[in-house]
Parts: sequence; C-alpha cells; structure tokens
Amino acid sequence: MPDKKDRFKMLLKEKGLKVTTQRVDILEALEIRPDKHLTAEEIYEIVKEKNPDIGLATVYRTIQLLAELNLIDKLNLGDGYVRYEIGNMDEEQKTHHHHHHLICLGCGNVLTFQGDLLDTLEGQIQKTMGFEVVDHEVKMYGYCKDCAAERGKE
Amino acid sequence: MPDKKDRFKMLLKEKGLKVTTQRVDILEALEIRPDKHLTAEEIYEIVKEKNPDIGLATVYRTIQLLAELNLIDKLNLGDGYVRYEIGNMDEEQKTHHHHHHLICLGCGNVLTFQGDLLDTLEGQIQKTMGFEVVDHEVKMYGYCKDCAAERGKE
DNA sequence: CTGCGTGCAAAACTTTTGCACCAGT
DNA sequence: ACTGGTGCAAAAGTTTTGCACGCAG
Repeated sequence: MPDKKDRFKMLLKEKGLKVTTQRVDILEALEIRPDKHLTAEEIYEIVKEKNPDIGLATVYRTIQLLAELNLIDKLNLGDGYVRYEIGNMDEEQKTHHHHHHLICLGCGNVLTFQGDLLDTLEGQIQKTMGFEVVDHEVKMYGYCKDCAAERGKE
Repeated sequence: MPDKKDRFKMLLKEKGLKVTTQRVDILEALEIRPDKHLTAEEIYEIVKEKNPDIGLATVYRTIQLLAELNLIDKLNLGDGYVRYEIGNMDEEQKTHHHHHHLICLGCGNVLTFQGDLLDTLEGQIQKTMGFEVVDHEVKMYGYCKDCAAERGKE
C-alpha cells in the first residue's frame, strides 16, 4: 500500500491546506502505535516525545481533520474517551468502514475481526425495513481466549 | 408485562434503598417518552415540568442506579452525549441486551431492529478466535425509508 | 508577503462529588 | 430517630475556541 503519510500530504495539497510537521507527526503516532485505539491525550503524549512544544489543541484539530479526510476512524468504547484508529480501507473505498471490535472485559484489550456476515444482515434490513445501510459499527463485549481460560480455572 | 415502575420499586426495597418521588419520576420520563434515546439533560428537562425542584445531579445518580439494576441501557450514538433507553428484555434475561440501532443520517431518527443473525456471527467468533461473547452492540448508519426516497428524487 | 496553523489560556460542556439539609422507612 | 437521598455549587475532565504570533506556500 502507498504510504499513508504521502496520501495525507497529497490530500492536504489538493485542498490548499498546509503540510506542517505537527500534522505529519500526529499521523505518524497513529501509524506507528501497535495497540491502536488511542485517545487524544495518548496521541498528545506520544507526539510530545518527539516534539515537546506541540499543543493539545493542535492534536484535537488535526484529529478532526484526519477524520474528515477519512484517514482515521472515530471509535467509542464507552469508557468516556473518544478514540481513534487508522482506517484500514483501500484508497477509494471511503464508505463502509470495518469497525468490528471485540472488547475484552478481562484485560481490556481490543481485538478486530472481519465480519462478512454483516453483509447478509444488512441485506435483510434493507429488504424488511427499507433502511439503506451506509456504514456500521459492531462491538462485542466478552472474554478473549486467555481471559476466558483464566476464568474457567477459578 | 408487569409495570416497570413496580419492578423498580420492588428492586429498591429488596436492596434497602428508598422509593423517592424523584426516582419514580425519572423512570416515568424514560417510559413515557416515545422517541426514547434520551440524554441526561433531556430527562432532566422532562422531569422538571412535573417537579421543577429536581436537580440535574439526581438525574445522573438515578440513571446510574437504573443502569446497575438493568432497567435501562446505556447507548452512545457518537454525538458526544450518553443516552439511555428502557431495557426491553424479560424479567431475568439480564445478559445479552439487544442494542441494535439503525441511525438515520437524514432525519436523525433512531430505529431498532431484532437481529437473530448476530447469534450466528457470535458462534463464528467463538469458534475461530476463542473469544467468548457476553454482550454486543450494533449500530447501522444509513437512510430510513422516507429519507432514502427523498434522496432518490434529487 | 499572505494567510493558514499553532500554542497558550480561557471557555464550554458533560458528568461527578462534597456537604448540609430533607424525606422515606 | 436513622440513614440514605436530594439540591446546590463547586470540581473534575474532555474538547473547543479566541487571539496573537510564527511558519508554510
């Protein structure tokens, strides 16, 4: 895949916006982080290591920009923080995200899964209710393999 | 179905908690309202019509209580407000809620649907990933029948 | 140069908490 | 009476906004 940073820079130029170090740093933070699902504050802390002068307001403003450009997805785990993750869709596939999350009630980890069954469900909704589905978000709460085993022992 | 208010009062007594007018008023507000999915502030406004002296803090405290008793469900539409709706489950069926919402991007209405297909999906997740699903929440964004028709015209 | 973007601080907003008073049991 | 509940106001916490300065184009 083409580097996400390049795509970002391209989009900025297209729209007559400026490519600043802060904006690139913030995208990088989201890209590098393996555990994903970062809050604004977490992104701020990461970027500050490299660029201590950055302001939290800039993080919020850039996050909003990135979401508008469909480069990142908003995600709400219900813990009071809004979280963000890099979108994993292809170039032009701007619609239909893949927000399928398994949230472990034991360790708090968030896994992702690919649900092709959702398409069937959407077809059903379209037919029975006339509701035209554009995007969806699915959250499953439960226990991951390890935590389920741990609980089984007790 | 047995009156939800009676069930609430019963549960309160069981736990040695008090049945106050405020608590009953708040449950009533959630029960009466047809459009459901109310924010704390909205509940506050509704109850204030009947009991102008109520405080917003009491609404928050009661909401928390009702959620703990599984009488209402938390719901996050991603618009910055936490919302609440009366649970539609049977007496003892405390696990596995039915948070299946269709959110219309046109008119903003929120519809509900019953998704039996989700069970299939859960079985698949259990098998392939060893993740034990306890509860789930599904949100579909799109256009309801009316709004889809409206958009078709243009 | 021109104007968009940034940092800082203050504001805005939702939700929580401390405390004195009040009401249900 | 006792104890938990309420209202008010202040606090806490996240996100937004106004403004002067600085940097990208």
